[in-house]
Amino acid sequence: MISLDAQEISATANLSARIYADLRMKLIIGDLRPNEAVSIRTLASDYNVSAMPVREALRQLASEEALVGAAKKAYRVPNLSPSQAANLFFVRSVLEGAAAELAVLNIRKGDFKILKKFIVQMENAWAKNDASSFLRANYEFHSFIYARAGNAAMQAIIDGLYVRTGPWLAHGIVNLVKPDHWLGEHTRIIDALQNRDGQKARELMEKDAKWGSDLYQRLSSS
Amino acid sequence: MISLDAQEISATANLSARIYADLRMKLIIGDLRPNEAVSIRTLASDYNVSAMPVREALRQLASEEALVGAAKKAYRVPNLSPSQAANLFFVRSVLEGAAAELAVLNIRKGDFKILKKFIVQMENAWAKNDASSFLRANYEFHSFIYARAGNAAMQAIIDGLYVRTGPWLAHGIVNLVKPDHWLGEHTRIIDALQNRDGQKARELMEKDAKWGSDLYQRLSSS
DNA sequence: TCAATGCAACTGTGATCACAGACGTCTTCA
DNA sequence: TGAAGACGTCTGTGATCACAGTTGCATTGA
Repeated sequence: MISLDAQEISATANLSARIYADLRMKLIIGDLRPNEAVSIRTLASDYNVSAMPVREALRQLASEEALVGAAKKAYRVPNLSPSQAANLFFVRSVLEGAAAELAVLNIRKGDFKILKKFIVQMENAWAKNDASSFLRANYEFHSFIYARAGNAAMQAIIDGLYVRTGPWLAHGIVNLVKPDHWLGEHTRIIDALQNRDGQKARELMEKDAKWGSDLYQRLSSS
Repeated sequence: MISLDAQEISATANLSARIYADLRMKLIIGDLRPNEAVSIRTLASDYNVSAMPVREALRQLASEEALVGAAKKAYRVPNLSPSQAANLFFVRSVLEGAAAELAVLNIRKGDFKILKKFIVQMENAWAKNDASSFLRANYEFHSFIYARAGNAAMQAIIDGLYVRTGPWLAHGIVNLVKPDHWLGEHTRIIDALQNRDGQKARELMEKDAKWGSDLYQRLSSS
């Protein structure tokens, strides 16, 4: 049985919303893998609720293409084609680039310590081959920055992209030898933010968002 | 009773999906107005189905913030605050700008006649004060272009933005004297696409996406 | 031994019911 | 005449059941 009263899940009165949020995070950090089946009744049993809230959560995820569902067949985590993955990373680079440029205007002095903490977490997770923790720290690093853009709509949209690329990234990381440049542009992004250099922050963020695409290149050529 | 077997709605086996698509278009063209209540049982009766498919459609729309729902209260069309509207139009300008730049690479010779047809439709609708038709033609013009970017993920995300700005635009248009520049940058965008000038297409599209923001300026200052 | 067939256990989907909280109106009392 | 309280109606939400189509395994036949 999966408990839903974790602190991180907002205490909405709604069962559906909590299951939805929980599954979303599982997708972001790669706890659900491409092509994995998720069934309404199984999840309902895991969460110890009826099928009702689960089916609504799954339908929502399917509508934002975080899951795929065919008629009378189990929902599945999508198996992204090369072009689909490239498309997602392209949108991410466009939006995260714009967000980083805006974030320069709102970033606060104490934020940099937090951002550096996420980098340390990524480093530790990478050393332990812990893909989930690595992806979570990576997400939190990026998420923290584009939250500082002060545009809630943009923030939600980028979140949706992480949900969709998460399983695919996790698959790539575990099936791959360590890339030498796992840090991406993260440290340089912090520098640009500290220097309030919006143009530079944008460029670096656009480049970093393509890190996932690089991963794919190595995957498909190996 | 509202019929769902219109040609435009894809013949998915799913009732929920068809109701979802129908409501989405109603939002895009402003058939549902800000703050309007939409109730599960009322819609179920209108569509002549049970509450089940409707509640799933409404929940989906709420999850993408095309509707808002409080506990035990009817779902409502959101009444956007000035900053929320500005945020949406900003994201639209970023994404549609990038899409227009890509569209230059894929646009076909016969496309321009279609695009000009949409402009004529906008002109006619404007002359008849038909806000729904105006918004539909405007949506189809833009939609046609960003579909040509060849990025399905980006296309779906921009679609979602039109769903959210639709009711607000309709409200602005009907409560406003005609702006003199209703055409926006549409004709110039066609020129840029024809000249395969990606940079220009991007600039014009970014500017045009802010047309809605202009509308708001006039609204709030009147 | 292998392939074809059938059955059993799964899948999502729609309908229906029970429930609790919100809202508005109408009545009643001061 | 006014305000306060109660009741009926409407809201979304969760649970449960029936149904039909899919899948995969086991059995049976050649």
